[in-house]
Amino acid sequence: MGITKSQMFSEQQNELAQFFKVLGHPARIAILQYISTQDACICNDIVEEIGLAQATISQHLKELKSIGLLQGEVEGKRLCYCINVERWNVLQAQLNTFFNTTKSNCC
Amino acid sequence: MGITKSQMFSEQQNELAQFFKVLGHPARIAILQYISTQDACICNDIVEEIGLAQATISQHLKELKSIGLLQGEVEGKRLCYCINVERWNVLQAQLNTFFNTTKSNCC
DNA sequence: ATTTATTATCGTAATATTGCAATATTAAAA
DNA sequence: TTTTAATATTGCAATATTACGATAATAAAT
Repeated sequence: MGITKSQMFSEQQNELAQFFKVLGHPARIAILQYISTQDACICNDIVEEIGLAQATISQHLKELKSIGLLQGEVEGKRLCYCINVERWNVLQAQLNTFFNTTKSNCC
Repeated sequence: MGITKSQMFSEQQNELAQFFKVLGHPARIAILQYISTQDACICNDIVEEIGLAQATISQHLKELKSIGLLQGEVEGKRLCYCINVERWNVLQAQLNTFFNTTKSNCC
């Protein structure tokens, strides 16, 4: 039915899945990689770099913001989008915890 | 349009995104966590544990298999699904590489 | 050979996601 | 104040995902 039965799972499971899901699109991976190579990170640059429409990029940026990975600072009429390094590290740690506590083999 | 323009992105970006995408569902997180706690990992057990229909679980298992995270061994009329530890470690490493090479702040 | 148990696949309905054009919003510049 | 530039939001079409019932496939047990 396309609807995820999130009430069946723990908050931790839903949160982790949501985080993976946001990273689960090549445009969002590309956006993060591009931002990390730039001194100033402006949406319009990303539009040209990635090759998707401005509205589409704006949507992807919103999703990255929703899990706290990006922070935007107004810079005159422009917006400077940056990676939130603190949040970035927290997510990386969470993810490694998941990987380290789940890999035991049973066969 | 619901179609991802994967030809716009590098193979590495598409692969990484695909991997994140597969982990981006709480049922699949729950399946992996459950399997890792069991000595024998049988699909039917998972159905009862997770609470989704057998067909749905089977579909999720297929997706986890598609990125190599699960391996299934036939055991009589049952199937023993296990985490592929080697693949698990490779993915964890790939993912950490992404995190470590992308987090520079620009603001 | 038939039954039984386990898992996979098919078909389908409901919902979500992706992408874009058009439009709105915001603030600097003229 | 009007124009211009940058970004966000809205509305919509196309496609993908999620979920499940029904059914198929497979192999052990009877």
